[in-house]
Amino acid sequence: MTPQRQLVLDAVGELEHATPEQICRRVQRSTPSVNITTVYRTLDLLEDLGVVQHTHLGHGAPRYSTRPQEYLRLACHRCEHVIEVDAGELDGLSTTLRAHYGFELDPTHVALSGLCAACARNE
Amino acid sequence: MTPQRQLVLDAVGELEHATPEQICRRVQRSTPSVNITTVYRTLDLLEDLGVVQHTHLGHGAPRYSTRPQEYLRLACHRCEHVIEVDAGELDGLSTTLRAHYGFELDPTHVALSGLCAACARNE
DNA sequence: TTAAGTGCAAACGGTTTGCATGGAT
DNA sequence: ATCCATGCAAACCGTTTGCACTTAA
Repeated sequence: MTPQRQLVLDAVGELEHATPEQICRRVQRSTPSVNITTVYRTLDLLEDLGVVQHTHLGHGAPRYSTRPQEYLRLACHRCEHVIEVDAGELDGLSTTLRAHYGFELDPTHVALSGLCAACARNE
Repeated sequence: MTPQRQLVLDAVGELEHATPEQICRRVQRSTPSVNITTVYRTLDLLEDLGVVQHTHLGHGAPRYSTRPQEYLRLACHRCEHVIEVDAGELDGLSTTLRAHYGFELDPTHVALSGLCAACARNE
């Protein structure tokens, strides 16, 4: 664990759901010399170690967070709003997909896309 | 409908699940002068018209296809393999998310992520 | 004669690479 | 003496923008 790696890990935990760019800016507040390349490399490393994870919200950069929380993300593709819900909502689907296709669903890696309540009303 | 637009639409239908780059190369086989900028602009237009749609498979460029088929995509994040299954698999989840969060799920816009049967076995 | 569609080049956001330096073991 | 982590610059992929040119209403 180098100082840079600790700083990146701390930033991921403090920000939650931040992009690599945001994480880098946070780290640079205390240590401006840290390069974004190191942030990318460290995020990959921490993810291999299983202490952080990333989620894709459709477009744009992935979001990194510390592992323990297992949320399902619902991303509105109109207003970009993200709702986090209990990953247990997917239990039924998980079981079905495993039974029918042998597919092991990872609820955290990709957000589900759709319209949030507010945007759905204005359709 | 300009000639370029017809060519792009044809290419989307012939290729199915192709990236903008692949669509562009296909169009250029018959009409090399067509620029990739035009492909992007045309894909946006055709999507607004509802005749094509795109799906995000986690990483990389989005995939475009002609609209009628309403498939749910299951993307393996280990081997990149994509399984297409009946979007009806999501009916239960759709209902739950609408009831609990007012969220209108769009099953086609983002692929679900996980491990395919083969990769799950080798975990 | 105006508006819309196109091609081209340049910029863009996000990410990865090559390479030389620097510290730890 | 070696190895790995870092910083920096440059390349990269996918996409968007500005602008001048053409074409069709």
